[in-house]
Amino acid sequence: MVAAERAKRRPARASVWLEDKARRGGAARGGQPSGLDRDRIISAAVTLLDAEGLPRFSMRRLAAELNVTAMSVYWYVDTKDDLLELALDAVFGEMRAPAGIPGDDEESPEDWRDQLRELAVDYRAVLVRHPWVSPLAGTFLNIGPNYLEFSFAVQRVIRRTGLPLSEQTAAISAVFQFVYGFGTIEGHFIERSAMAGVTADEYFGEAMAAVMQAPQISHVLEHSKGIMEARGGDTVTEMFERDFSTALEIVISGIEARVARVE
Amino acid sequence: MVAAERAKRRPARASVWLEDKARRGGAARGGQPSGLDRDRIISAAVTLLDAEGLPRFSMRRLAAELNVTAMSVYWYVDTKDDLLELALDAVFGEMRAPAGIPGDDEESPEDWRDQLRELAVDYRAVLVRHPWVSPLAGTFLNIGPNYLEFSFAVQRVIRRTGLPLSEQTAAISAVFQFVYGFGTIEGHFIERSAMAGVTADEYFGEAMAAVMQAPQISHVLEHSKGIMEARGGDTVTEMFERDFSTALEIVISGIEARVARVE
DNA sequence: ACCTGAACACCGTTCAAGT
DNA sequence: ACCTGAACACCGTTCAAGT
Repeated sequence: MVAAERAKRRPARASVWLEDKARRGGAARGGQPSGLDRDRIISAAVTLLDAEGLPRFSMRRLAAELNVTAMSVYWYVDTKDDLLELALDAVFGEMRAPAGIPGDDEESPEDWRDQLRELAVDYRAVLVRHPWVSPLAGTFLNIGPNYLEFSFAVQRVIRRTGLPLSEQTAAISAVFQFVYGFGTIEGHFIERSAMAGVTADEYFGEAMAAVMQAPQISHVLEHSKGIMEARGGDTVTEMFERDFSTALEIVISGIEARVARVE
Repeated sequence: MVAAERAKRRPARASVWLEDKARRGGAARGGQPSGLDRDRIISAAVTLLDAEGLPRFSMRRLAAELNVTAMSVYWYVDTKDDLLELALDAVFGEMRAPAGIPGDDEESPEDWRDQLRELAVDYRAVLVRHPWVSPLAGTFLNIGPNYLEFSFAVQRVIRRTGLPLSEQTAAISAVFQFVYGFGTIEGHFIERSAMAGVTADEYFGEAMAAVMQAPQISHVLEHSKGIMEARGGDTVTEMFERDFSTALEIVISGIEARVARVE
């Protein structure tokens, strides 16, 4: 949907992963020397998105990076949205081996809590490393192979909690929608700092000063200051780290309490 | 940042709420009959965003809706991003009176759990009613008056949980990042259904069929089907409702468990 | 004080044409 | 089979000019 505005007349296939023509290009086999193929395009897209951010990303800039005309890219992908969807699933592949996380069929020595922490930490890392992931993940259908593998791993772990089936989707939401939200603001914050050419700590200081300076709010500010100072951690990074892990433990405790209630 | 790509040369003020020129226009006082003012522009923007979605929203289309040339709007707002930020805070004003939620200074007869549910439900409602809110809320600094009022209400309620100060920001994250993530996908799902000209249930059926049809995943699918069917609720709306409230109770239980551990 | 028209530097995408 | 150039219908924003 990100760029769908100009593609009004297109049949609007819901995802690249459905009915894709998939000219995946077997790496520079024939005539011209451009050496383009789908994988090269996708990884150049990821690089450009990381470097410039989603709003600055355009097919023309990407093509320039590949030393090719903008329209060459269209031989490999149907639309900009398709390409973004491919890039999205590509970075989901950076999460380390969710397939390695076993379900309750196998006997697993590992605690489901640790498995859940591992998945949450990985998902957060992707969101923070690639701030453009959040708006895309919120927009597309997310049925690429890497994301599916991840979400099946999540399902397997949640099954081991002992929650009744009817509450498992809710538990998945409680954990991973939280991670999504947290990673979104964290990644965006880091991106903003970088683009302002300033450290996260400096940017935080400026933002706080900015909020303080805003009118109409001084009367509700005393407690906010207290809450901020008590937050713990000397740097913004440490703050994020502590908040994330404490919040994650809160949600895990909530699942445990829910299980205990049912048993 | 949404439209910032073309405004590279601008000083890049971090938010409308800082150093805004604020020509708020006292409602059609002088010469020309266009009757434009900031409030009219903002509410037209909200209407257009609701009707067409964020990607289709443009200054030129908005101006057309107002029977005015695109550039007239620029007399009232500096940039498209500023206008979006104003529209964003405007819809946060739809949450009913978070200012009415007391802190622990006043003795309040109401349980903090109910207050938290109320705030979460309101926030979710905004995200679902206005699917364009999520990407903007994830992008801007969120220091408009309505959002600040909301987040101060959140702080007051969390203070009443009995959590130590050092864990209160984490608890806020656990609740409201979850709500943000949940409202994001829910709102987007409803938007997609509407734009496909189909009910949410029909769209859900199609999406499920689509995922099933995807290759490489049939081997992990049996449990997913089980989890989906056990989810409860006959319609998609009921499913969302149940998942949301169950997940919210999980997080609240987690906060309670955390409080008990400390006491 | 408010509004407009023309212009600039961009977009995504189509299409006919090249090799 | 792959790539290009020109063109279409858009963007956000600036600037000089109108009333």
